[in-house]
Amino acid sequence: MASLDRSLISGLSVFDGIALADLDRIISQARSIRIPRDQPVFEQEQEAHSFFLLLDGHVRVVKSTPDGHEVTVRYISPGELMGIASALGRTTYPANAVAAADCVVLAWPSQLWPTFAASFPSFSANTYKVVGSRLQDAHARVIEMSTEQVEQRVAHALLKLVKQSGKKTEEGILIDFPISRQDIAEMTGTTLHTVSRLLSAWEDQGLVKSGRQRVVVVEPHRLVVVAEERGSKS
Amino acid sequence: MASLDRSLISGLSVFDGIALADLDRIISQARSIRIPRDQPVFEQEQEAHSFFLLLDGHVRVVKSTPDGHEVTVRYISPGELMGIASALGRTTYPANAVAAADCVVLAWPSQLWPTFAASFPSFSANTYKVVGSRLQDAHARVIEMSTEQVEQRVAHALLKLVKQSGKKTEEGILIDFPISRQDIAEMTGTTLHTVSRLLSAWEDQGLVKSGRQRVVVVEPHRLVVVAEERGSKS
DNA sequence: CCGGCGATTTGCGCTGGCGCAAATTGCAAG
DNA sequence: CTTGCAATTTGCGCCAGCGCAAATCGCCGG
Repeated sequence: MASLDRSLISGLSVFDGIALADLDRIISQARSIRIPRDQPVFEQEQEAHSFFLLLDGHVRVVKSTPDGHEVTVRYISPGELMGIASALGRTTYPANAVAAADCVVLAWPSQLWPTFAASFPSFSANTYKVVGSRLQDAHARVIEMSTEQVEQRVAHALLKLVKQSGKKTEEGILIDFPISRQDIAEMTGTTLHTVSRLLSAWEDQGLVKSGRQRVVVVEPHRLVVVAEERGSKS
Repeated sequence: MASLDRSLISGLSVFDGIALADLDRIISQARSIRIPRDQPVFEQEQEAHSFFLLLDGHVRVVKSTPDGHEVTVRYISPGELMGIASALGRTTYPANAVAAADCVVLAWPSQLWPTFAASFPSFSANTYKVVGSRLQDAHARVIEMSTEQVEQRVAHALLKLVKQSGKKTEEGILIDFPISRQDIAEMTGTTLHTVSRLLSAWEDQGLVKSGRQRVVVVEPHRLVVVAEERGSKS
């Protein structure tokens, strides 16, 4: 792990409050790995030998059910941890992680975690903060699935992606990695058909522009309106 | 916290691997609180002043959405931790917790957490294991909501409750606290009407017996079949 | 023993969104 | 440029499950 631009890394929120010397010691024990698009980073049920920090690219975390369904748990953006099973006392990964685009990751052997946690309390605290927010996300997701219609869920999903990985272009905000209707369907618990219909409708209204594995949100504001529509029941 | 039967407490999985002396030090810093049925243990958005261990009773953890929906996140059984926001770096509780039956809880001030974590590594590890399994649960829940029909979700919910809080009776296995159709609906993302219809149907088939705020699972095996039915798609 | 109220049941009609299937399109390799 | 394949679009029919509403039922306080 010699030649990594440390200035890039030290700004990450995972390393908040960590002395530079400590940061060096942490980073020096990581391996840097390139993972080409569509290759796995780690796999469900596999022994959790490492935990990771995504430096570049995007990773899709997916759970497969025994009966063949796939549910996308989340997308990981640069700067985020993943595969931190070891911090939660698990010995296997709970999901599949595949590169949604070419990626660069740092990988630490899992057995380093206890040492890290003891030696670098801030690192541990930051990690658990991440866990906490993922738990929040998961619950938020359950709530969405329980209370919202498909249209709103898809709108929310797009907005989330935009926030996470949006890149300004002249057309609007582009989701910065290849994403198919099927992928969006797996995020929102619907079918690619329904997603396609929604995107077509939104495209007609000028809310988005989309093509093969590509979505540009033209009018985030109006999409927010769609996402919040149909409050009812109050 | 003088007079608590420590033998009861020391067996809890949260305290696995903790020396008795340490256990004493931990417990001696807790307050024991009685909470009557339907009273809150802690509330969403409120400052997370304490974290808790449920000793007796049952607690329902519920999230309220701004638009008035309520989604039940989980039920807590005796021996489980709750309100551990502080371990995840949160300063407020993420949900409401209300006593589903009269309860006894131990409460520790949140500011004790960092000390505990540092002084009793096993306690910390056990806690994070709990967090890990809750994250699992939440994801499992998302997957259920994405891939299963209402009937299967309700069946799963009942089985979960049975596993958590089932009590053998001559009729079958009773869910050991008052639970309404509405409550089950909030656990499964459906309406009390649909839950009522399902329970009625199952009652006709002899799978369950149910009454006002009361459910007895007569034939868990056959309920499991219902829960797994309709695999399809493979 | 008698209201009164919250919980539950049940009927009925409607519809969001899925399943199926066929047509079309855009990308990429040769 | 051509061919092949994967991604996408779109039409059509159907049904699980919700919304609404009315009727019952069972428990608790007085």
